[in-house]
Amino acid sequence: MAARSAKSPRRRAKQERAHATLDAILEAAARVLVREGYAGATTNRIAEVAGVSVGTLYQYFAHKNDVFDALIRRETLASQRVLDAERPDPREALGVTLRRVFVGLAAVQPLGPDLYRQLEHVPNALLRRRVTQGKRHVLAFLRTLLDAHRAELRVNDLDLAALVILHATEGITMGASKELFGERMADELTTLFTRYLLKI
Amino acid sequence: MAARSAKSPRRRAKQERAHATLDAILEAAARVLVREGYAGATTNRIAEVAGVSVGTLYQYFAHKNDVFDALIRRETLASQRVLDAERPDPREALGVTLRRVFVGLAAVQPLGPDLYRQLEHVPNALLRRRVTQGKRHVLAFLRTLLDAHRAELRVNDLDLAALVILHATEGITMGASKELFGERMADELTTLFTRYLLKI
DNA sequence: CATTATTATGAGCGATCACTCAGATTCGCG
DNA sequence: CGCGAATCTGAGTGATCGCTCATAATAATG
Repeated sequence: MAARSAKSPRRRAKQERAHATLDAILEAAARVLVREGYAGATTNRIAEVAGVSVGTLYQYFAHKNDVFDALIRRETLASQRVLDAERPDPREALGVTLRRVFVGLAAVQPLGPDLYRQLEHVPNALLRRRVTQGKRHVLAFLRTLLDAHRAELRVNDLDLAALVILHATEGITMGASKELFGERMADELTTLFTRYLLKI
Repeated sequence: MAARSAKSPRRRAKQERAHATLDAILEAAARVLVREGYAGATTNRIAEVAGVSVGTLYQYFAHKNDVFDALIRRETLASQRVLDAERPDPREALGVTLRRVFVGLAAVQPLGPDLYRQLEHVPNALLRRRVTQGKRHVLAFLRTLLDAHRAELRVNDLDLAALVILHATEGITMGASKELFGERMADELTTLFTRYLLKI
């Protein structure tokens, strides 16, 4: 029974009360992280904001960073569900698919780039791997989508194009979230990438 | 004589020896930051790597983060010099100018995105402002460049376009630095943005 | 109600880290 | 040399933070 991530949830919630507590802790962790940064996100502070004691926090998480690991898992799982719901269809215009994905991804991240930016500051190899896996998932989706439209593309190296789209999107959503968001964000990203990708 | 950043260098180097020490500290800070992350970049560790004692470090910097402030200043000044050397010329193709800027900026950042990524993890309002100022400088340059080529552009909102270019570049250089760098990086960025910007 | 399982508490321990200071070392210069 | 100024040293101090554990409160069971 090889101990994979053996002790992550020390205690598994069996009662209603426990589930509420766990949610409160995760909610508090996200809020504290966004408002006070990683440096301010101490275990005692998170517990305080969650309205519980530190001891309670440590009944559900073995280490401080396990809390943030759970947050990352939550975020990436939501994003993966959006991508998995998409079935690349060559008959739908590439721009339409892309735009829908952008809107969908933005919708499942309530705290948006603010939380994500802070999560990137969490020092932990496990966390970094989870982020990397999330990116590989997006990359695979993009690669499939581009393949479905190969004939219409003016780019040659589809892997390179997927890489460019992924990271350009990340940079723009992270950096320009104050000036650009929602539908306009999706529009501009779609414009940028369709011009980059499509012939004519 | 309002105290602006009054006490930053506690001691100003007057001897050759002191300049060497200061350089060693900054060099060590950059190396430690890149190799061990912000969490591992303790003052004692930086001093150790620099080959001096902690006390020496605190003769040149009032606070730990002043060290990183100096690093950011160094990086942004180098970038600003590259941009200031450019005089947007409407007769030179937009793509050519852009590409030269990309190459120039990459050249003045020896440690590249690795250092920059870690510097973003330094928690300090002053530092964030310095980064913001650097971005505003880039934004202003891009805006001027786009203005010089206004007639050839298919985008309407030049401020928005500058924003997109800045952050897309940031995302790609930060995220794809393992797979894409140097000339190929500059080529792909140029392709992406000329297709985005130019008519035909 | 009694008994056991589950969940919650929070003072405090140990470790780490930013930063200090009293003194040693080295340099500039007559 | 000699002497003052500049530079360097590093053990130590106070504060903070991750995390524990003995104990208490609450829920489920019969």
